Amino acid sequence: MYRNINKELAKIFREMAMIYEFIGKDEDKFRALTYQRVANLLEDLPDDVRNYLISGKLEEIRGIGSHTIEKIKEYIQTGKISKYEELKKLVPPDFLQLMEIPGFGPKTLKRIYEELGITTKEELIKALKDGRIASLKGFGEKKVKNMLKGLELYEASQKRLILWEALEIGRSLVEKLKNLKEIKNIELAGSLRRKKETIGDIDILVSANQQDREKIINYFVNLEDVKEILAKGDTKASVLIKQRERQVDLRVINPDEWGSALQYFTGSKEHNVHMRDIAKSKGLKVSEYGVFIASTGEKIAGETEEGVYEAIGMQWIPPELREDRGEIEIALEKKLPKLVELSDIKGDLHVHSTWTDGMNTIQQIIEFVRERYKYEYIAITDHSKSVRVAHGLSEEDLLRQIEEIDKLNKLIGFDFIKKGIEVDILLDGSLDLSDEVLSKLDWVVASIHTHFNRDNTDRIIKACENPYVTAIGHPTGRIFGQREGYPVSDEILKVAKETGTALEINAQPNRMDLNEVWVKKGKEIGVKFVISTDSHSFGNFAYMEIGVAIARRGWCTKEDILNTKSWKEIQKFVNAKRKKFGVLK
DNA sequence: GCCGTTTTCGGCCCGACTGTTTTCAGTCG
Repeated sequence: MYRNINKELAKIFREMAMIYEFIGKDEDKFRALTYQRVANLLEDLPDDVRNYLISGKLEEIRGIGSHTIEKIKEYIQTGKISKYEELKKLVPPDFLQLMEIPGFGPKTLKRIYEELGITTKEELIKALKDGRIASLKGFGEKKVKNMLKGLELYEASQKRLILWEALEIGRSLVEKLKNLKEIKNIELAGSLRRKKETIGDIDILVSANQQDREKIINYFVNLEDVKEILAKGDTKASVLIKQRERQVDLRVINPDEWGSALQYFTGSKEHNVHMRDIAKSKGLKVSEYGVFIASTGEKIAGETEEGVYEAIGMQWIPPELREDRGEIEIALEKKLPKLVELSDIKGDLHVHSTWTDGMNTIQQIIEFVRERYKYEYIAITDHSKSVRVAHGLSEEDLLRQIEEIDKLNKLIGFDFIKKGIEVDILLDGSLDLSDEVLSKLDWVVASIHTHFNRDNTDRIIKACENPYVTAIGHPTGRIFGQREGYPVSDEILKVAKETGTALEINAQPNRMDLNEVWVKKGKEIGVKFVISTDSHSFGNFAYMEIGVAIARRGWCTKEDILNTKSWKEIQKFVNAKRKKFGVLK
């Protein structure tokens, strides 16, 4: 059975970091930080840590040293890390989880543990309510109230928003703030600007003249969306909004600080720490107010983000890459890839019509897309017959659809609509339609819609080996809030590459499948991707932005994405596979 | 615990807000 040892280790290192924070010895402060970094590194590793160990590549990673390697080896050999087993005894198990709650810092928890002898979450809540904690020195009623509030917030925020949902909420707030003419610049910052797949809080950055700040902050906290004000000061405010009980932070800065503030509030934290560290080694100091020469305090950048990076000797880094996954080193060498952009997309190759479960006829789709998008082609890819709930198409149905598309294309004057199918991959890996009918199509997406509980690597590999399959649809099958993906090995990346099969980046907001980790891994071995919306209605075509965000976070350039190319180029890709399998001369 | 064209020892990002304080610690991002 597939086992994610990277994740297991990351969890242990993260817990060890928290235990050290809880213990709170000064000399352990930075040890905790290091463990935290190691946990992040392990989680981001594109391949099994054991392979890194064997190839000797683990010790080359900046931030992983000899002691970490020893611990990882110990875990692989014995299934345990003795240091971790020792540390675990020093803190009540509930307290590790409690440390994630706003207002529950390590210092606070340690005193509650030591002075009141509390060891469980339940007891702690009781002590908050009966006044025992408020009576501790340095604690007070307000602090206790905030801790109880933190508990509530934590429970509500356990469900993170998916990117699309957060973008919609964030953008609507930005629109409302734009009513204020005092606002010079406004932008969504934080993980939303980095386009992470799930979002906790929403951050909004605004620039304005000093004297207008108060007005802007007051306007913000009094928006009808606001349910509760969490904090409010001269330069920032935090509120809880009604939509999905989200926390939204607004920060107001001066126009000449826009670049440094945007850089700072975009994060990630790891990216900023690393960047500032490098700045420091060059005698510079970076804060949200600008880049300064440390010795003189002279400001040398801050108005634009480009200027901030340039002052430290780096290329501007696209927000989607700012996760401290190597982008800083490459930016110093000025060798960042030029990432794919939404405007590079030339067509959508996964679209459903009323022939199965889509909301619109092919005719209507043509009109809508040609009016709203500058696409050169789209592929109609309805379901095949075994997907009964969607009234999937039989061979005969598909032949009739092909005829209709021919007629419609004639009206347009060129082959705008490509003939496609989303054909089901059956349990044994064979396809739901005959090769004969598939051979008549321009584009064949093969997808799994059944048997999610088994390892489906074999089915996908077999589908890749069909000469007519041009892409694998939503390859890992996950749906946010419904199910995790089925187990599947990264062997499919190699097979996709070798067989000349594209892998889909499905841009449906609750799928985002492949995700950025898979995409980055695939890109590194030369897999071609296709970004598709899997549209079932007009509104769905806008999801392309989500798919492009995944590709960008996976470091993809235009070259990695098939549907940035003309149809002629795509046809070459399709024909190359058919030739390879000997079904086309 | 990690790291080093200033260092193998002595550093490790930086500032705002809150509450409980009379000058600051803790927490957060």
